[in-house]
Order: sequence, then C-alpha cells, then structure tokens
Amino acid sequence: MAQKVKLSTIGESLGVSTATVSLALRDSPLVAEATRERVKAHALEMGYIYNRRAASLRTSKSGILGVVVHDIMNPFYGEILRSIEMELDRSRQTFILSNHYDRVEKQRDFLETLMQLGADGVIMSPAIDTPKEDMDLLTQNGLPTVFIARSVPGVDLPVFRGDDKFGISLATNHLISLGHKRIAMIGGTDETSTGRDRYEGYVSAMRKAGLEVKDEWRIQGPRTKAAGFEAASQFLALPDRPTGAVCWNDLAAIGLMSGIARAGLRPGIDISVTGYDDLEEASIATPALTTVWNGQPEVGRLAARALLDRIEGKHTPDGDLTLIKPELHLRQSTSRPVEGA
Amino acid sequence: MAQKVKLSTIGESLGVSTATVSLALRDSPLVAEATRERVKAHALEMGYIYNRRAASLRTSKSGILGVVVHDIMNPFYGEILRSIEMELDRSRQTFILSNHYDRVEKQRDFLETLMQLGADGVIMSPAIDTPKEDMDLLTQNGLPTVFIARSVPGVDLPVFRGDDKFGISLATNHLISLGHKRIAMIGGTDETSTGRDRYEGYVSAMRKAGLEVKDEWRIQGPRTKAAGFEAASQFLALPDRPTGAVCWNDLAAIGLMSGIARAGLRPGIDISVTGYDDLEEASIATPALTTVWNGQPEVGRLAARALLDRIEGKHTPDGDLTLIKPELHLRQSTSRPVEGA
DNA sequence: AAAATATCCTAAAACATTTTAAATTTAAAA
DNA sequence: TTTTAAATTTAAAATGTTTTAGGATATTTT
Repeated sequence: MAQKVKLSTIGESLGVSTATVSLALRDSPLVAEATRERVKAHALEMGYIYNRRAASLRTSKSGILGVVVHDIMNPFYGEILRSIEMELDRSRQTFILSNHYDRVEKQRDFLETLMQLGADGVIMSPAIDTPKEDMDLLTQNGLPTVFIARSVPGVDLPVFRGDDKFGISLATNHLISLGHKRIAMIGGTDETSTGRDRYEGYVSAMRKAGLEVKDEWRIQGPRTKAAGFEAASQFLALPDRPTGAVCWNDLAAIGLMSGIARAGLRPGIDISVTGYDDLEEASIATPALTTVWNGQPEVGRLAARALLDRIEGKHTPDGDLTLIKPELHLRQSTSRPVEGA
Repeated sequence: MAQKVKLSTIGESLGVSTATVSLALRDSPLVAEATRERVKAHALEMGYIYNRRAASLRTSKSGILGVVVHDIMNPFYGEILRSIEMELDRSRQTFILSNHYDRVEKQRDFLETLMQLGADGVIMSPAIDTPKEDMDLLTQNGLPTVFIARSVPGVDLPVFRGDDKFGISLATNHLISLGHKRIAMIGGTDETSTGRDRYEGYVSAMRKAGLEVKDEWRIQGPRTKAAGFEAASQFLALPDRPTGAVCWNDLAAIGLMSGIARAGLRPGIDISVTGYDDLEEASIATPALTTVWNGQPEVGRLAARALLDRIEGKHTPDGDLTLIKPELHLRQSTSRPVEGA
C-alpha cells in the first residue's frame, strides 16, 4: 500500500500547514474559501482517510455509540435496533452492538470495551440482575446512558418502554370479552420487572372480571418459538385445560400455536392465543396472530434521540420514564371458546 | 467524575515511570514480578481504564473488526453472526456490525468508517453490484478481508459459503424422487452469483431427470416470510400448477406454506415445499420443513478464524474458495404428490 | 575487588489529529 | 501613504499510549 496519507502529507504537497488542512477539511470559517476547496480536492485525490482515533484522542469524542440487548436475533430487539439505526444514520454516529444473553459478566466486559474505545453513549436493555455498581461505572466515566425495554432498579436514567401492565390487560380483557373463563399465561419470567408487570396486569384483569387465577396456569420461561413450541404439551396436559392463552411475546405465541397444531388441535379455534409485540411476522402466522403492538419503532427512535440529546449536553432530567401506549391488533388467533369447553 | 486516571497517574502515585506501568500492565518480562503486581493492584484500585484509541494510535492495531451483511434481522445471517461472535469472543476483538440492505453507498460509507476507525479486518457478505473499486479501497488500505455467503467477481479474496449448486440439487432431486414432475423454484434473484448457481442447480437436476422446466415456474424475488406469503397466490394461480416448490430459503418457504394454508390447501400434502438454510425455526414450522442445511455455523467460524489468521500475518493464499457441503434434512413438508395432480 | 553479566527501569520519540494564541498578509479607512 | 482593522495562516502544545536504546543496580564470575 502506498505511503499513508495524513494531514501533513496534504499540507506539504500544497505548501500550507497541517493546521490549515485540518481546519479546511472541517469547513472552519477560519480558512479562505479558495484554500478550503484546494485542500478538499487534493485530499480526495490523494485518497486521504480521516483518522478518527487520532482525532478522538484530541477531542475526546469518538462518534461511537454502544447498544446492548439481550439477543439481537430476537426480532423484538431487531425491530428496535432497526429504528435506532435509522435515527443514528442521520447523525454520523457509528454504533457497536453486543448481546449479553442475560449474563452480567458478558455485559460488563462489553461496557468496559465501550469505555476503552471512548464511546460517547450507551443504549441498553440491561441483563437480568445487573448490579447497580456496573451502571455506576458508566456514570463515573461520564458515559450518557438510556435504557430500553428494561431498567435497573435504583438507577436513575431515562427509560423507554411499552406500558406492560396496560398492554397485557388489553390481551387478557379481549379473551375475557370473547367468553373465555380459563386463561393461561405463557412465557416470560418474574426475574424482570417487565415480567412481573405483565403477570400483575394479567392477574388483575382476571380478578376484575371475577375469574379465577390458578398457579399452574402460569408457565414461566418461554420467550422463543422453540420454547413456545415445547410449552404446548405442558399447556395441553393441564387438568381442566384453559381455552385461552395470553403469551409473553409473539415468538412464544407462534411456537405455541405450532405445538398446538402439531397435537392435532386448531389454534385460533380450539385454543385462542394472543401474542405480544406485533412483530412483522405476526400477521403472516397461521392463523394470523392477535397481538399487542408494543411500539418497537417508537422505543428505538425516542431512545436514540434522547441519547443524542444527552450527548450534546441537553441535559434531560434523569430517571424519566417514557411509556409507549400499546394497542391491541385483532387477527384470527382468537375467537369464542368452543361449546362445552 | 473524578480526574481521569491514566498511565502517568498510576506511575506518579507509585513513584515509577509511565513506561514501567505500561509494560507491567501488559505482562512484559521487562518488569520485575513485584513491580508488576504493585502496578496492577494500584491500577484496579484507582479505576484505571485502558485508552484503546491512544494505544491504537501508537500501535496501529485497533482490535476492531467490521462485519457487513445484507440484513442482520435475517436469521440466516443471524446464525452466521452468532458463530462469528463466539469465535471472536476468545480473541478480545470487538466487532462492529452494519447492514447494507444491498445498497452499495451504505456499504461504502460503512467501509469508510471502518478505515477511519483503523479496523483490523472485515468480514463481508457484499451488496449486489458492489464495484471492484470499493474492494480495492480496502486492500489499498491494508485491510484484511474475507467474504461470506457472497463474493465480488474479479476480487481475489477468501470466500466461505455453502455449495449452492449441490445443495439445491439435493432438494430438487428429493422432490423428483418422490414422484413430482412439475416443480417450481421460488425466491432468490439472478442478480447474485448465489442466485444464479442455485437456479442452475435446479435446472440441471430437472433436465437430468428428463423433466420440463418452464419459465413461469421461476418466481424471482422472495427472500422473506412476507414475500413468500405474497408469492403463494401467484404460485397457486399458475396454469397446470406445479405440485412441488423448491424455495430460495426457509423464510420464503415458511411464508409460502402460510400462504398455501391460508388459501385452504395443505402444505406438505397438497403441495410439497422445500426450504434452504435449515434455520432453527424450520423444525417447528407447520408442517416441519424439509430443507437444506447450509452450514451457517461453519461459515461463520471458518471465516472468523481465517480473518484472524490473516490479521496475524499468516498469509493464507488469496482467492481461496471454501465450500461447505450442504445436507438434506427431511421433515414433513414434502411427500408424494396427491393422486391425479 | 574488579570485570562481566543479568536484571530492572526510564527518557524520549512517535502516532495523527485539534485548537488557540499569535504572526502574517490583505483590505479598508484615514 | 500610513494606520487600523479584518482576514488568513501557522507554530506549538496537547491528547495517552508503546517502544527502544540505553542507564542504573544488582548479581555472578574471574
């Protein structure tokens, strides 16, 4: 490869100082119009590549943003990420992504890497049981941070997420209004605040309607299609089997429906199923899934926007909770319970 | 935030030079055992954070790897990425990810960013119509690069992918052996070499069996569930409708099956469908999908390994093509054509 | 005890930028 | 013209590491 082109290379070949070249390339009003153009043209011609790490060393701005989620292969996070990507595209920031798979050490490693790289900020959906100290590390190092979907108790940072209690009540009430009396809740875990909120929402909707809630109707765990599929047999084997299932998310719901179909029953007719998130996929599932839209694009967009604002010093108040209002999207996976069920 | 801790801070507070601190932290044999431990303990205690950009400025190694794919939300790439992640985890490299959505400008922007950040290497599945010049930019700047899944014609770099022609012939021959005479090929595009290879493989399998191949049996395009779903109506409306469909990938196949079911026909019985990739999801689709395993974990692992080797200077020969041997995974989405169809 | 060797430590340069105060040139005003 | 002001340009310091050639000590050999 040819000798590396740097600011001074351009300067020398043009008979001006490095300072001028630097200023010119960044459109400073301190250099004359004519010079600026000569410099830019020359830089292009010589194949100059801006060295961000040198710049960042001097300015302590890296243009790097960190994003940490549970698992990017989960389309729920995928959709959020997509909208973060769009929002960031406009602002010349590069983002670095990591999954934590709910392992705090992996998450900590990544946060450390971000600090080493001098990241400008972090968007995170923290791992279960993330200790407050890990978050303190970030603030001590002056890393602006916002939470999406989840948060860490006792840590005062902006949170962007859907209103879980309300959202799950939409699904539960929908089944109740169709005439279902025995309704299970499948998937998710009480280890996250989101999990607890949704379970609470489900229970209180049931109670409000004067319906019984049984412990064995709560099948904790499933968050993926595979797990939902597995859970089907457990669900179907329930004594006095429920006629409806409110699922943790669309993935679990779709998996559950698959499992139900595999067992020879008709999801949407014999068993009503609701999802949560309204992934793109929900509408083409068989049957099309009744689900709760959870505002992924909004969450991503607002979180990214808020982070950029924080980085620019527009100090939005700490600990702000932004709740996106979920909406029920009716499709074919729910219907009146069959006679005598 | 407290005053930033750097090597010299530690050095001063310990009465040794910065050089010693640097050497000690990196376990150089040049410093005495005792000193090393004193330094390390102190660094930890003071909350020292290694400044990678400063280091990288000096060493011109950044520890950053770039990964560019079409769309990370496509689980095919997701699975590859997962295995790249695993391989890289062991080697303290951070990777930066970008989707190009088959837009060369977006891809070019990202490659430029990588060079600005001083990335150590790139793993890419290039966008359709990536010009050779864009790749030249990388090599001119000394950026080791390997291709996955796709490549750029005329560019001599290692490629890791499945053997498409062979893979698609597995699926096609399977349908033929079940007794299907009219078989469509759905999804993918002739704009990529992979697309052309697979179509060729399908055509030659058909010809070899003495079967006719009709132009209208080739429905180009679908690569996603939604698109596969859409394509169902077009497929079902075909005059003298085929009894089997070889699909571009699992997503298109699953979408197609959904569409078929929605139209009241039974996928796997009335219409046999094969997928490609064997995503995790294939086995829990309804019906479970017969598909061609495409070696995603192998592709990711080998590509990452090869890139790391190149970075370390073990100069593997250019233009090496590593073909993973696909395997047919039989499930319930294929069966003998129904009587008289 | 001197010489030779091994061990440990450090000074200083280098990496490629940005920024500021000051120097220089050009233009405007007197 | 000279003086003053405005417009350009630049020198030099700063950012936090790594690395290398030597400088000190301590240890071993003569």
